[in-house]
Amino acid sequence: MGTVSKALQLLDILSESTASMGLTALAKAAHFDKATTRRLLLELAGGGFVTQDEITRDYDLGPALQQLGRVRALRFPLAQLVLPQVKSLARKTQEMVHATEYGNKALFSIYMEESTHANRVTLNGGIRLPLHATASGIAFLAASSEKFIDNILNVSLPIFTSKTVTDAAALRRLIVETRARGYSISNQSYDEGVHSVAAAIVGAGRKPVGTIAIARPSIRVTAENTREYGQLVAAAAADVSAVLGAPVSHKFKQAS
Amino acid sequence: MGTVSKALQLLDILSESTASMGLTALAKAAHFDKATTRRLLLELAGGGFVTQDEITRDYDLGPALQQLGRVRALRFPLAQLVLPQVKSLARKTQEMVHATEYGNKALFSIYMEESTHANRVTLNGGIRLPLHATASGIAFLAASSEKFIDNILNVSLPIFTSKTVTDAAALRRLIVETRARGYSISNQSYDEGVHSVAAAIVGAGRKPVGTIAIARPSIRVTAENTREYGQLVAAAAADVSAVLGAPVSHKFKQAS
DNA sequence: TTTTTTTGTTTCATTATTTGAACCATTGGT
DNA sequence: ACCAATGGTTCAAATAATGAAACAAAAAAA
Repeated sequence: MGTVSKALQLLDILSESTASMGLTALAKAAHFDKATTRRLLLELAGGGFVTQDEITRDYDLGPALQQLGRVRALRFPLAQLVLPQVKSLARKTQEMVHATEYGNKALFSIYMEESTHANRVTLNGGIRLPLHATASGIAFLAASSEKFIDNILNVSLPIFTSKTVTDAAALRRLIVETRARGYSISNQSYDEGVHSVAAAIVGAGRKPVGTIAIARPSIRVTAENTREYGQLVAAAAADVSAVLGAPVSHKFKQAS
Repeated sequence: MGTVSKALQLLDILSESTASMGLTALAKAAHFDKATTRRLLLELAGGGFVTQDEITRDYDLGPALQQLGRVRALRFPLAQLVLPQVKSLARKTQEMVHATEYGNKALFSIYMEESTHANRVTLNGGIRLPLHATASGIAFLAASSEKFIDNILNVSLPIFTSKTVTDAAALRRLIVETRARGYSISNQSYDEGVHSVAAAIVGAGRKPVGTIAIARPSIRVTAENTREYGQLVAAAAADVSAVLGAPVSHKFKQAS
């Protein structure tokens, strides 16, 4: 593993932590030597990628990340592209709709519209959605290459609820079903009591870049609305994909 | 220069470029060997910090930056803290008001409220405001340590307009004036025809973290409104600073 | 207070990684 | 068909990264 990757891993650890971390904790989490960790952190701090609290000496993510993130958002405004689609879906379904973008072996929420129901599903900001345990993840995998799928499934996958599927063969079956159906279905595989449907957004060259998903409490799930919402989310994702220059697929295409 | 810093520099170059860049261009800009540049880019790409277009082979900023940026925004929500202050200033002055955060030797715009006038000043997103040539920059320097100021002024500073001040001694005078006054004034030093006043936001330990600024076309500038807006912007910055835990300064403190 | 433990920081000989000149492959232009 | 430019690859030499150990300082425990 190269030095740069090690430094990036430290950023990763900080981002998944709930608060700033001390040197020892970071070194332990990354399995690096204290001295190594410190040198990497100093270099990261030099570029503003981490900051160190002068009193507690703890490290945290730095402002440079926000700045570069903003520039990237301007260059690839996926959040802006999905915004009208997500809003439209939320209005039609009255359920929580959210969009994710892929990066760093997980999906990241880029925009969410809340449900109007009192009993609703919400998504905490800043968390990484695992590919194997969410409707978005399965939809994303279904649009990915076999090689990519292998890489994801060939590691031990974490369990989140009693319904989380971690068996590679079973997950592959879900992927095949998703491809045939045009959208993915997740039944409480990540959060207890949450049911979701999702579809992948693909860019030019059919490469998947993210997803759109609709999530609702299990209590409001019926076979009919699952199908209806699934087709809606697939059409919305296809629309965004078309804007990104993806070859048009005719499944669930909206009349225009 | 360590390897990590080199990789970060590549991100910097990409962020300041107007579009994605090829390997040779990137290597030339960074003054690295092609092979070195490529290896660094591969490592960055492995973490999702850069992406490579499969057809053009060009590199660009990756989604990981946005993800980490979002996490950082949740942990240190400066943009959210300044939002009400900026909105309030914009309503009172009817001029363009914007807030910046420091990072990576420059200020970065984190929030902007436009003027209501037809003849107005706007700020392009994603650009870095130089410390020596903007009201925000001078205000930030005025709140910084002498050592920090030395580091910034002891390099050759770029010229933006005929009024840009680049002489270190003259800049130091501006800084001293700003400290006495409580806010900085910039007269077309960055953009032709744009006049600004700004004040620094400081955190715990009086360390400056960003600025708030009011900018307007020179045509609407009077000695009176410069003073009025300057005091307003200083009070707003002091308010945000207080929320961040800064020791309260009594200059231009709002009655509460 | 004194002792102990924990944490951040520094050092330096060893080790492994980075480096870059040269080379190859492919593409686009003339 | 040729040339120029670009992305990508190789490998011995040069360099930078590593980590065990020691130190300093602060916190926690006695």
